[in-house]
Amino acid sequence: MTVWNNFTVVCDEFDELVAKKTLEKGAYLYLKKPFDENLVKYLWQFVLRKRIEKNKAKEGSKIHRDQMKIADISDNDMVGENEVQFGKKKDVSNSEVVRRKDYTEWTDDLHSKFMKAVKQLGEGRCYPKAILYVMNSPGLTRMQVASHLQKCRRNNWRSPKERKHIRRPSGQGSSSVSHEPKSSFRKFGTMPYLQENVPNQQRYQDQIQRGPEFPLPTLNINNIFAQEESSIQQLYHPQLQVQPHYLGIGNPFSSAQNNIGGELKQQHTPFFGMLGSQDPIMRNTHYRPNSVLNSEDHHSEKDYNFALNVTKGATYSCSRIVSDTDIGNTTMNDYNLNVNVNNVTTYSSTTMMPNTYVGNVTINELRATNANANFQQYAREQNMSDPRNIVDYLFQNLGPSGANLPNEQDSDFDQVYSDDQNLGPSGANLPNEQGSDFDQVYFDDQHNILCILNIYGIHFYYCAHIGFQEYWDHKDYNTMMSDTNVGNVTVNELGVANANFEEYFSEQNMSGSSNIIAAPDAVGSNEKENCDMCFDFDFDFDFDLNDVNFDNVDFLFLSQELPSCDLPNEQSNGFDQTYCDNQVSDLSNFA
DNA sequence: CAACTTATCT
DNA sequence: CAGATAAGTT
Repeated sequence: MTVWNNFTVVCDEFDELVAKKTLEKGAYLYLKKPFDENLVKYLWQFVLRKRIEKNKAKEGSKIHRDQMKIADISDNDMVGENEVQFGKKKDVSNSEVVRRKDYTEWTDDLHSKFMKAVKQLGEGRCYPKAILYVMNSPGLTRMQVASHLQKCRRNNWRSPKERKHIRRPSGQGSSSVSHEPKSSFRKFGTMPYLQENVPNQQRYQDQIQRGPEFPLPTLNINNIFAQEESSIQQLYHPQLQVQPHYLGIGNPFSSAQNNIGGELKQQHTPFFGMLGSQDPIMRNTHYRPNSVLNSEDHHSEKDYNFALNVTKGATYSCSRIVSDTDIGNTTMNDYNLNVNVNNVTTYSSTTMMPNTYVGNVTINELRATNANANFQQYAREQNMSDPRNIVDYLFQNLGPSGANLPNEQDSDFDQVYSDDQNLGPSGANLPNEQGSDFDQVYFDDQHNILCILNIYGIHFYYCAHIGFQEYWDHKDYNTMMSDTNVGNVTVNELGVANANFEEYFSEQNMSGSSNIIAAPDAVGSNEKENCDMCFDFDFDFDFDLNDVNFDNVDFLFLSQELPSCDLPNEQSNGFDQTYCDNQVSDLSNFA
């Protein structure tokens, strides 16, 4: 069974077919734009609920479970009915929903990510936490990684594909196999079995010959490992030690150019055919650093800027409207930070809101936020090195007020945490899973909040900085809310964040930033399949959603002119009205 | 004692 | 059996 992560689909129009498809794919929500602050609040609860649920599950079936009241969502007035389209109440039993267990399937993708991380870390440094960190897979826990690591070290994990194709060798004294000789010493940090895509049988043979556990069965293993172990322990400082490996290898930007030249283009083709316009890619000259950057004193940041532009390029390339020149200007402006509301307004005269407009707006915002944030110092903190924190930080200015999330006081990141406090719905009080400063909760939270934030930010930025009304006055409503704009905003946001926080990005851990940005065509792309967010313009719904890998995609924006129709929204995935109610109920428990 | 590894459970 | 969880170790 495929376990989808949660994601939300946002569309210009409601379309039953699309909704159904996406929901079947595991989407929790299908939203029709525009969505407003209330929706954001709702989405936030979404995250909250997940966390609470997690905590509850952790506490065992203990309390609360049967106390869960089903609250009517309207009582909490968290969600505008118009924005969130839930199905009719299906008679899904409450418990069924609540009980839905977190079961992480190690898909090929996830596993290869795992292996990638492992290789990156290298022998002797493969610790669950580090792997988790490098993997940067939202939702994944250390324990899960550890468990998987164990399996892989023993070489007794089979990919789903393998499982399917390879029948179990029945008979053959295999009855109680899978017993590795129990070594008397522990394998600290050792790499898992490396071979990949090896048919089971061969592997099995291999295993016999070489011994299941250790690559060097005949050597004086004890010595080797003893030695290694001690040195490892000395070396192991989870964040710091690992750092050098992140940069470069995991740098999402390092391969950006290739992407554009090859992969992305390829992917675009079908869409563009549909559009019936010349292939925008051809015109994306802004990939060239020179045409993008004003090449001033940006020295080392160039790489990042370039990468960002590539990302943008990919984004823009789906737009029929935006000209390269505009993009170039945008980029330059991004960089020069000369953008202001006036500037923006000028651009807004275009009928179709040019990306530039949006981008600039966003940039300003980020600027502002950044200035506020004292990010330089902030970024230096190793734990803040996660790109998601950038956005997370921004959230402080946008979030609904009155929330009271627990702070890990006295941590180095009080500021950040404090800011987080403002995010939740009023009265919310989130327990920390581990009671530690940095644990899985923290990690997960970052992810979740990021997503919410981006959603939030996308629309709220307008309000916050240039004023929603002002924006409104200049823009056609629909246009403004178009995915194109949204997408660009986000891309730019991140771009700016990227550009501004060069130091930040010099942290190797920033390599996960690619996860944040997803080109419109990212859906299904190998490179970006694990993005947190996907933006897709002119999404071709004939495109087989089955080909889309939604793992780790939390928010998927799809845009296409579709005839609107009534919301049917009977979900087959069990997350409908009941789900919603539960959530609210959860919240009230924490009020 | 948090994080690791290993063992056991479901 | 894959993955979660408990138990043992450092």
